[in-house]
Parts: sequence; C-alpha cells; structure tokens
Amino acid sequence: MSPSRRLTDAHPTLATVAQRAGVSRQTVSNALNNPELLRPDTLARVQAVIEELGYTPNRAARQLRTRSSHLIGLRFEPAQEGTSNAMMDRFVHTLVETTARTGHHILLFSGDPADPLDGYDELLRATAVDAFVITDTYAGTPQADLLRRVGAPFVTFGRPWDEPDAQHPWVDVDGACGARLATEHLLEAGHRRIAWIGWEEESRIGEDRRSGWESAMDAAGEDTGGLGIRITDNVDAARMAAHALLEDPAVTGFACASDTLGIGVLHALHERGLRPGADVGVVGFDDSMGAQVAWPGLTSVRQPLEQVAVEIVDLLHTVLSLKPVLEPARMLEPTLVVRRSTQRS
Amino acid sequence: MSPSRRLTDAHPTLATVAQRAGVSRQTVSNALNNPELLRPDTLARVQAVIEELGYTPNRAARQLRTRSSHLIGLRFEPAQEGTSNAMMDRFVHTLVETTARTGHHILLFSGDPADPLDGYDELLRATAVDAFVITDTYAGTPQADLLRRVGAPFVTFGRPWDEPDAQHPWVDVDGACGARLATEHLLEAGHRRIAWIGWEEESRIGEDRRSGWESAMDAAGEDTGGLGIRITDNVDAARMAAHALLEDPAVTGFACASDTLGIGVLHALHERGLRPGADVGVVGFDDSMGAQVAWPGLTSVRQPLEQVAVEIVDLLHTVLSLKPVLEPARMLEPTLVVRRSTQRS
DNA sequence: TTCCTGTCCTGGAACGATCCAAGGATAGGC
DNA sequence: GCCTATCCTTGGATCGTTCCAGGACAGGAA
Repeated sequence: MSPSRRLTDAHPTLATVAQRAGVSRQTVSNALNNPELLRPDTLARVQAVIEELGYTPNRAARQLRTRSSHLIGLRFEPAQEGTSNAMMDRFVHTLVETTARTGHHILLFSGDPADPLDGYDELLRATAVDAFVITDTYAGTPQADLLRRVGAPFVTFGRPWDEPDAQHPWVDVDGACGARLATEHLLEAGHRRIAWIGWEEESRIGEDRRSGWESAMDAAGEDTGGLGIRITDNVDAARMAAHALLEDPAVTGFACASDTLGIGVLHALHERGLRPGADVGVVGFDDSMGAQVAWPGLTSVRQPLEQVAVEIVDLLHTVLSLKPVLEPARMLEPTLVVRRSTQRS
Repeated sequence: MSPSRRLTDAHPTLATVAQRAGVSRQTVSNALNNPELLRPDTLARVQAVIEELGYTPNRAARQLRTRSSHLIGLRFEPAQEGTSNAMMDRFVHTLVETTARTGHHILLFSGDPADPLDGYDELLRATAVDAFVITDTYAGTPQADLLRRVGAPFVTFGRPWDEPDAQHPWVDVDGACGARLATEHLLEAGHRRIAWIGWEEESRIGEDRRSGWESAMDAAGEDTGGLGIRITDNVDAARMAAHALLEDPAVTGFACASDTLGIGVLHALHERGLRPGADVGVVGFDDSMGAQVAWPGLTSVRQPLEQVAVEIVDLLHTVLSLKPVLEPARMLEPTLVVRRSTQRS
C-alpha cells in the first residue's frame, strides 16, 4: 500500500499520522498516552495532524498489545427479584455514562438463566473484557467465587449475603434502612399498628427490608405480632392480604417490600371505601412507574441507583489500576419519596 | 517464554494448541473457522486439545486481523418518547440474546443528549463496532445519514419518518394499527363516541397512532369532531382532559397514546364515580407495568418488542454479510392485551 | 516411470498499536 | 572547539490471529 494511498484512507493509522507530522510512530503514541514526554511544539504539531486526519487509535491493536479492552462486562438479565426493569434502566444508564468518562464501554452479554456462571468464563478466556459488574447477588455469589479464583476484577451491586466478611468490593443499598424510613414516616403520621407486606422468607433482600420495619416498630414500642405477612410479589396477593389485615380496624398503616405490593394494598383500600393517606397510610418500595401513576400517588422508598453506579465505577477503577481497595464495601442509604398515600390532608 | 511455560499459561494461544496437537497454527485456525478443510481425524485431534486446554481465540487479535469486532453498538438513552423504560428493557434483552447466537455482543455507549450523532463516529474510527442499532428515530434520522455516508452498517428501530423511501433497513411497529385495534375493540364493546388522548402534534409517533383512531372511527361512521385531544404525556394532564370530555355524557370510550395517559383517564373516572369497563372503556398503549397494576387493570396495546429485536438482528446479519437486503423495511403489528378497563361485566 | 491433479497441511507476512533499547540533537561546561 | 549529560526520538520486536502462496503426499492417467 503506497503512502499516498494511506493518507487518503478512511482509517488513518499511527504510521499515517507519524509520516504526515514528520515524526516516528512512537512519538505519536507518546503524544496520545504520555504527552508530557514530548517537547511542546512537537506535541502541538502531532495533535494538529491527529485532529486534521480525524485519527482514533485502533482499539483492537491497542487491546492486543496492552491486554486491556476497556470493556466492562454486564450480564443483562430480565427483570430480577427486588429490581424492577425501570430500576435497571436507571442504573445501567449511569453506568454507561460514568464508564465513558475514562474511555470504557459496557458490553452486554447473556447467559443461561439457570446457570449464574454462564458467559463469564468465555469472555475472560477471549480477553474480551477487563472486568465485570455483577448485579444478581441475591442468590449467593458463585460468580464472585469464580472470578476471584481466576483473578478477574469485578464489583458487585449487592452485598455477599452468605459471606458477610467476603473481601471483594461491593456496593449495596440498605434495604433495612429504607423500610425503617417508611415505618417511621407512618409512625410520625400517627399510625400505630403498621403491617408489613413482604416477600417469602427465602428472599434475603425481603428479610433485610422486613428487619427495618421490625426495628422501627420495636423502637416505637409497638408490637408486630400478626402484622408481618410474607407473600409472592403480586398485586392480587397483596390485595387479599391487606383485606385480611384490615379486618382489624386498628391497622392503619402498611409498609411494603415493593411497589407492586403497595399497589395491591391501595386496591384493597379502594374496595373497602377507605381513603389512602387520610384513613390508611401505605408505603411502597423502589419508586417505580407504578408508584408514580397509582391513584392517588404511592409514597415509596427510592434507591440511589445513580450513586450506586458511580460508586461501582469508582471501585472498578481502583481495582483495575491494581491499587489496594481501601474501602471495598459501600452501603448507600435510600430516600423516601412522599406522595398522597401517606398524607393525611 | 518457554514452550512449557506457555502450556500452563492461563491463556493458551493458537500456537499452544498447535504445538500440543502436533500441527501448525494455520491448521488450528482452520479447525475453528473452516473445519471442512481438515481431515476428520486431524480435526478431532485438534478439537480435543482445544477442549482440554479450554482455548478460546483472543478477540483482540482476531479483530485486528479480520477487522471485525463482533460488537454491535447501541446508544443507550434515558427513557424516550413513546418508549417506556421497561419497553427498552424487553427489547434490549432480546437483542442481547439474539446477537449472542452468532457470537456478537452489544456494546452500550452514551452521547450528549443534545447531539444525536455524538459517539457514533468515534467508535467507527476506532473500529470498535461492526454495526449499530439505532433506536431514536422519532426526531428524524441524522444518524442514518451519517452512517450511510461513511459506509457503516446499521438498522434502525423506527421508520424514517422524514424520508419514507429511504433505503436503509428498518423495523418498526405499526402504531396506527395499534390504535385501530384499540378503537375497534371499544366499538365492539358498544361505545360510540370514543375520544383520543394523544401527544402534541410534533410527535410523529403520536400522530401515527392518532391516525389509527381516526380511520377506525371513520370506518364505523362515527364523527371525531372535538374528540381528539393533544397534550403532554402526563397523568394529570390526561385526567383533566378526560374530565372535560366526560362533561358530554355520550363520551364513553377513550383510546390513548400511552399508558400514562390511560391511567390519567382512569383517575378521572374514579373521581367522577364512573366504573372503568362497565361505564367507560379505556385503552392505553405499551402494556407497561402501570397498565398491569392500575386499578382495575388497563387494557393496552402491546408492541412485539421481542420480534422487533429478532428482525433487527436478522437484518444486521444480512447487511454484515454484504448480501443484498431483499426486504429492508419491516412493519410489525402490535396486539391488544385486554384487561378490565374495557370489560362490561 | 513421469506427470498431473487434488487434498491436506505449512511457514512467513500482515493487521496497528505499544514496549524496549539504543541513537541523535541540543545545550552547557571546560 | 570538544565533550558530556539530558532529553527527545527512532526502528525493530511483539501481542495472537488470519491471509496467502506454496510444499508434501497419495492416487490416477499417460
């Protein structure tokens, strides 16, 4: 390929730039990766040519030499327990934006839903990604074990439930704190007998959230006997559970493990002619679209997903730079979004 | 690096496999890419070694040589007009799964929301992706123009509104058909004066859907005068619009451009003591979580997003294989999910 | 035997970047 | 005017794969 041909090529290479700028390839490479090594006038000349030709380093070549793809793997699952789809959307979007600031991109892959390990190994062996973000930790963290074993960097969204003292970096949202906020908010509104509608006992996330309700009730000196219900995450199941609980007229508050359950409670109130907010207070969890559009508006616990993504990327950078991770576990606190389902007036 | 060292290396290469199998590198490469060129016994021997070592070709090296990354770029936007977040989730998931079947992965990138072209060019110049999937075509398709100009393969989700005879491949869902289904469903339930609550006139998607309502009403010989409302996509705006329309007691049906708007109508009915389904029929659009959990259940038009993703990947493969695209434009039909908001009993 | 054909396999070169060790320019000191 | 020290710059080698041209070998026809 003749030099003149290359100059007009759609994809200029380092050599093209070097020739045009009258320097060697290495100098151009330094202009990109270690600009402080160049004399200012040389740097400026090289940068001008880079700009002029619209040169961008070939990722494959760079990846081959440096053994770093600048890609972060994320196994993209369908909606998961405790995470509505819209939640993942908020999270992933911030992840994409935050990683972009350092030239990283998110690579989505899929895997057999029955095998939480599927997909990871292949990408690693192909050196296709530098690190992973793991989001489905509610059923234990076999992925973390696998990745630690083969020495691949990763950060999880979700604490290691089974091994509280696991050393890998993780970020999570304090569900107990969220349920406590919800319960305290209902207590402040004057409710005393506040029920909990949550998930089955096997759900770690569900039990964590439930513990927040329990501790808030304990702190207020309220008895929780018979008030804690465990059902599947389903509007109708919650509606029926609420009907049963409302047979006791003293029950005037509901804290729920999800918006779906909270909406089920709203339906029951509606059927009984009770006014949400005025007569009975209801709080959901996740601040999903459902909570926003439900009549008359469902107060809900909102997870700081944007902040979770930022923290995860921060940890990823630390891990990738081989620096010691000083603070490998980060627990973030959710906030309460108040709507009319808890407002008396 | 000594041969024995390499054999125990975490990342075996083609050379490792070749040496171990007693063949040349090229033969191993053929075993992977053109197995029919090898004698069956040689092929079996090579495959056994590949299996034994857990060898996977290095993506960077392959990408450098073949100039194909097996990555599909997708600019990941926050929620867009006419597409709720949960919708994107369904779509992206199928996209990931379908592309995986041919060894492709999805690469997410972000861009300045104000500049629909941001991000594409850089990935192309870096030869980081083989093709793009474009999802935000509602405001024209400058991306398509850019990509066609530089000869990059792409498929759009969404027809080219501004140039109906554009030649690039696209897949879209027939919104007019969806609104027609909704309106006909209401007509069948005995409603005559059926209102349309849709978006502002600037929205191409909104106007397309509205045209379906108009044609169904025309076909039924019903006058649409004063029944077509254009507002922003917002529960309260829809609620107030519905109140105004319901001043005319003959209005007993609502077809809406989104679930958000449909839910607003449900709120208005609730405030007026009207029974959804029995007194007034309401249909939303998108079959979002809101439609599923709204009381008493909102009938909604559901887009075949899984099918859209499959068709897009099919078109991508055709384009990437440099074969002529026989059918570059594919319009899919939505379906109606019936819930209690349109059931009389 | 000789030549030819076709099948199967081989070794060198290339993709485009970075690493490395060594070469050259510049300036200052003698 | 020469030498040294300090930078900056240079060309060659390398990452792991695929492309290319050609070699080895067996079998059939002349």
